[in-house]
Amino acid sequence: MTDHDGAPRTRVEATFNALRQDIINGELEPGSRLAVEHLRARYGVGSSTIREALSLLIADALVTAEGQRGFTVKPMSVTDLRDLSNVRVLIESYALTESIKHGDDDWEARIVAAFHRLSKAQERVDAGDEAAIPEWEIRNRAFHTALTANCTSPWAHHMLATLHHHSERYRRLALVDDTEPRDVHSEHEALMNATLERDSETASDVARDHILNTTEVIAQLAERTSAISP
Amino acid sequence: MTDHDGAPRTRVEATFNALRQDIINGELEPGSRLAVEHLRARYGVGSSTIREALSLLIADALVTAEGQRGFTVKPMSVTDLRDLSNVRVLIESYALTESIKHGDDDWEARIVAAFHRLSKAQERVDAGDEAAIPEWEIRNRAFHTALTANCTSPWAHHMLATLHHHSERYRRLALVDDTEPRDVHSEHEALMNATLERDSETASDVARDHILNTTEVIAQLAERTSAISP
DNA sequence: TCAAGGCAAAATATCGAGATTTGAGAGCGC
DNA sequence: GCGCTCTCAAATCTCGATATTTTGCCTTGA
Repeated sequence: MTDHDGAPRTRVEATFNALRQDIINGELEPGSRLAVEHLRARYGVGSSTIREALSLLIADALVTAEGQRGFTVKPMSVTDLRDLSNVRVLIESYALTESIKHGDDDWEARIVAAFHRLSKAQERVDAGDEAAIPEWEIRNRAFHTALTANCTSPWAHHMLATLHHHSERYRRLALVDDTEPRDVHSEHEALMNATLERDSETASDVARDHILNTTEVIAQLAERTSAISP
Repeated sequence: MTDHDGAPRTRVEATFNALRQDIINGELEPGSRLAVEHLRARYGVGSSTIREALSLLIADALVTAEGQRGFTVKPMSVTDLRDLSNVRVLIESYALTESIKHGDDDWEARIVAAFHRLSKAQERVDAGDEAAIPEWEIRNRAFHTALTANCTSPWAHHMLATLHHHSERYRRLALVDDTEPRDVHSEHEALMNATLERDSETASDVARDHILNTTEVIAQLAERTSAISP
């Protein structure tokens, strides 16, 4: 994977992080051209540095490049969202099953802890505290990561990380207008319980429904508001 | 994916292709450092161009980078091979099932054609013609691609492409010493027949066995000869 | 003998200037 | 009016020089 979390050590990494954030947050519009000269001014670095950061973003499939025609933000579409989610279900089920197989007490403890943190954030969000949403996002991600953490497959983790970035980009659409109230908290709880009971089949089923439910909420919202192309 | 087949339009693409080939063929040793200054001389381009090509190779996970410490050829190991193959089985089964679901007559025709071409190359290889091996590699790849071609998931194709590159890198180890004669031709034939009969369950099973058999042959060869680390 | 510190060589990372290509619009002929 | 070519500004791509960081080695002192 290309995770440059923690303090970035180089300008390329810092620019990479900034660009990724701006793409996921939609500040750089899906499908739009990424003119090097423009970005150079925006992020205050040289053109080679920009080009290198953009090349790294191709690894995450957030940017596409075509020879002599520059870089582009990867477009979004409902079709892409559904495809993305299907593949994510496939790999996440595998990772979850493997994780349960290799799980130990520490792993269980971290899941319980992550769920607790997520629940606290959930309470605040449910109470109408919009400022708590970014924190909820972080803890939601941490919870799902904790579940699959004991999967010993680097390849599965690598691909899940990429898919998660893209899911996050789509999920941002739904944050604005959350008209369809689902009991996300119960879904998470069911997922945790099945996992702790080492029932990988039930856990996979719950995870699948959880992912696909979220997908449909976003897909229908997108279709209703024409936020993105079909 | 980042496929720059067809005539490369820029020096970055040409260098990218050359580097990828050299890594897959093992000319750039797994785990070795990729010093920009050295590569600059080897491929006859500027340092920024080299850096950009290397950054693109990170997308394929053939190269890793660490801030201020340059680039490295991704190491090989038996553990990695097994992991890679397991994930490949997972996604390839999915792609195959989807492909069968959406298959049509043209798709079937292309599979039969690809199988025929592969069989011809197989005959030559079996007859001891070592010069035919590269062509066999190409046709083997084409055959497998034809099987999953009608899967409508760009994400599955994207990930399979990456995994195939890595599989190819490992397969090169087995080409030298093919002491364990398997009837690969029959396996391919069974795979084709199940696919044409639209029996996705059997097809997936055959594909799984085919991939894992190949994996074990290579893994055991590698362990025997200590070609790569465990 | 070994550890710590510091110097020098090598390598990485960064930049902006220049070469090359693209694409849009004016001008021209049909 | 329509299509073609030519021109030129804008953008991409490429390069090598420069700044910064790492790393190996040597000195120094306990």
